[in-house]
Amino acid sequence: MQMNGKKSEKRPLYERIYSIVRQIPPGRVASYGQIARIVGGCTPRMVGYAMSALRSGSDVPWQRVINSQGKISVHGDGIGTSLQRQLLEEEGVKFNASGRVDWDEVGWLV
DNA sequence: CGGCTGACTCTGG
DNA sequence: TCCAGAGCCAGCC
Repeated sequence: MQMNGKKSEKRPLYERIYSIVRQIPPGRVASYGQIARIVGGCTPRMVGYAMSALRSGSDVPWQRVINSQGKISVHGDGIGTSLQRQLLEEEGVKFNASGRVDWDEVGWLV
């Protein structure tokens, strides 16, 4: 496979971010900063903006992407937030009383 | 081509 | 531990 090149940079930054999120295994979560670091050359905000452009119906598990605090950010009316938390719990992700998750349990690449 | 929007992170108090 | 302000860039109309 001629995939180990850097042709990824040929794709839009957004699509590149989606590729990273798709690599997140079930029961695991990653932070925006982590994704941005992996993509390289992009800021955590770019990741968040890319997620907002996704919405539901995408092949990207945006639900596994949370902020560095281990919490879920509030989007739009907050409906997506509740959905995200529910989806993560369905995968086995546990939330703290403060609504945070333990990176030691569900941290991706940890 | 110009302007607007947006799901973050960091630091200080 | 919680709150507030500032910095940042790409995509879309």
